[in-house]
Amino acid sequence: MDLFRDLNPSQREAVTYLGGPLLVLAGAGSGKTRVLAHRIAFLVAGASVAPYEILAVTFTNKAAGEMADRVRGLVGDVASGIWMGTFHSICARILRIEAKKYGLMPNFTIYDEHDQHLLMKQVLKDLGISDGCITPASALSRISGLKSNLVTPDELEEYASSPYDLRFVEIYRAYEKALHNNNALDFDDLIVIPVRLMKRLPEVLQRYATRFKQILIDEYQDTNKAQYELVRLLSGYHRNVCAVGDDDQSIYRWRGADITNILNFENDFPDAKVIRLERSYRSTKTILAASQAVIKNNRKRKPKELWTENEVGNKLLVAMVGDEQAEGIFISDKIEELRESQGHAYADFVVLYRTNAQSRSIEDSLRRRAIPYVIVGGVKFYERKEIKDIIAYLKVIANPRDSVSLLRIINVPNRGIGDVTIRRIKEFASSRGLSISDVLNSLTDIETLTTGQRQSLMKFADMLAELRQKAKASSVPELIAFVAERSGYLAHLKKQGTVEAISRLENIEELVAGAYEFEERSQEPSLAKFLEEVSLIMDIDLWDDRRDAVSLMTLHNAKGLEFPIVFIAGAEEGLLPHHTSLEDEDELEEERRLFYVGLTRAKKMVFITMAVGRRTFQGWMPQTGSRFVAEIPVEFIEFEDLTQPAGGMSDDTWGSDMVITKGARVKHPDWGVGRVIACDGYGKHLRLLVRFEGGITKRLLAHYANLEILDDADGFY
DNA sequence: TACATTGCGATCCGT
DNA sequence: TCGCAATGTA
Repeated sequence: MDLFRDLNPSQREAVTYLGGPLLVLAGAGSGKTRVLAHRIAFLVAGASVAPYEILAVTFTNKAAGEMADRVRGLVGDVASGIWMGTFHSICARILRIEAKKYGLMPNFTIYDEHDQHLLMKQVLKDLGISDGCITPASALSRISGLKSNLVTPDELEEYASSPYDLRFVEIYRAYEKALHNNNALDFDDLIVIPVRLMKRLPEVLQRYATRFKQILIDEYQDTNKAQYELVRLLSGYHRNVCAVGDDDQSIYRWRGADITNILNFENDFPDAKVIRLERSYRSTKTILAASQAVIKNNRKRKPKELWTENEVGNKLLVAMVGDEQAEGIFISDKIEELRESQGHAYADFVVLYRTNAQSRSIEDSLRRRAIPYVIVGGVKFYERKEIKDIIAYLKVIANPRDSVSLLRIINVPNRGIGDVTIRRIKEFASSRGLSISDVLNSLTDIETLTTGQRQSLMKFADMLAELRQKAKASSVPELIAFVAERSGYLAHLKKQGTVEAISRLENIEELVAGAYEFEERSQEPSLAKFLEEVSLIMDIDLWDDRRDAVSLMTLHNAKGLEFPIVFIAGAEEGLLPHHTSLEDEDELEEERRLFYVGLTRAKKMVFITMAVGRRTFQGWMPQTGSRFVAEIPVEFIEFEDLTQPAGGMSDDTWGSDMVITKGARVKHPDWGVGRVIACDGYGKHLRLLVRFEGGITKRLLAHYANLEILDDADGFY
């Protein structure tokens, strides 16, 4: 078997070790994905482990798909039997099987953040809390923190030390009860409930713990307490757990990830074997050295020495720019320049940033240059109003007790069921301890309703019954199309006829198309499974990496990826590190890890931009360079100050209304004759990208560079 | 009860 | 800048 040919000795050891708990400390670019894929292949083909006895946890759904492909490539089609996916998708799978033991129907709904918010608002309202001290968001954030640490309301009550805490216990309890009444779960529950079930019911624990002879977990540094506990429980019987991770790349502390899970692995599993992968195959020597110099400033880390046999490569270019627009222009210039001079494809580039809001100015300049790009995150498909509406119909069809979704669509499109009507049925339902759905089936009992209100509700209830009937006999895509039609949603949009409405119609069509694709791909194309997939989908899962386009994403989304050329935008104090992290040493270290993750995505080149100021929603903010950039030794950096004019001529030599267009031929005293590849800005800010005949490409501020225009059909000045 | 308007508040990262 | 919540109007 050729399984080991391409592996170095440490990798090979990690792939073949069968002596119990194994921790693989895998530095950036050290080939951990390959190790995981080969290990799975080895277990199946070389260690007689059946595919269904393997559990492989990946960080994204996309990574699970790619892992399956790689395994398939190594040992053929056995991957489909392996339980492979994110913690959330694997737990959802377990819960579908075990839901009843927890008092849940298997058709439970998964509430996303928005649904949670609506539910919590109702909870706070019911408890009579409206003082503004506790907002739905703050309550949910605290509850999420508690859940990821497996703290129940009862446990919290034991330790509650203030009246405030006690009141919070009530909120937590009421929220849990509300979820239960809706036969719904939040994201944290997906992990927490299986853990509780396994702790409470030995037969459940035994079923899974004996089944999974081999457990593999990727990105172990970003597991939280609940996930850790799940791993501990599941691996308790066979004790074969292989955790792969890098403490330097732990970037989800804010979401409850506990870096001590990896730092203490050897305490938790005293007989654990530890293998270090310290040879990097990804980055140049320069990039690797620069990133190591930065991360060494973190105190809470396992010491490690990464090395590489790769070439030395270019220095990192740090560019100081005037503002976010100049930053975008610099990035687009560089991309065109490198494409032109080195034949790079668009797909070789990624632009990374700390916050999604930063993408706008970069997108603007890419669009102006007609540079193709794909953006990860931002306005999400499944969060668009029309998609959420249709999905809400589906959720109500699948789970009648889901009142959050039901209330979302009860009057969308308008069908004469207004606030007053809704309030009356809510009151009736809560006074009798019924769900809204129950009440819809006994409308004649509600005496407070007017005849008109009752009629509207009856029509709605009839429609729901019809949709449920249809659901029994149709595939998911057929059902979606039927829902959109029968609910009046399509007619409602068509009537509007606006550009926006048309785009919404197109999105609904795309949803149907997506459902057809789901149907072909899925082994179990049920409505419940579809809703589960839609609920657990991640931005990065939707990333289309086959298009020749520049990628734009947050540093968080870049985890696990690599690109020949990486831009890190907005390397400024307050942005990276983010201002919310400046007070706390641990959070600052996490920001440093984030910067480290950004640097180590690069194979060939890194460009870092810092703006001297930015326009935010508050107005103009002067910015200073990131401390993390200052931590890179100067010998690895080339610095370029683009806030200063290129020098040459005084203001009045050239008019400020000069225009030069793409394709123009120009002459420069130093570099000779060249052609304009791209231009941006206007007047004094007109910037040119000029490729000179000597092969040099330069970025110039046209107004200041001593240029002579030789030939420009459209240009004038 | 439905729809338009205004105004405000929030914004880090995301299952 | 945007989305949502409260307010106003038909």
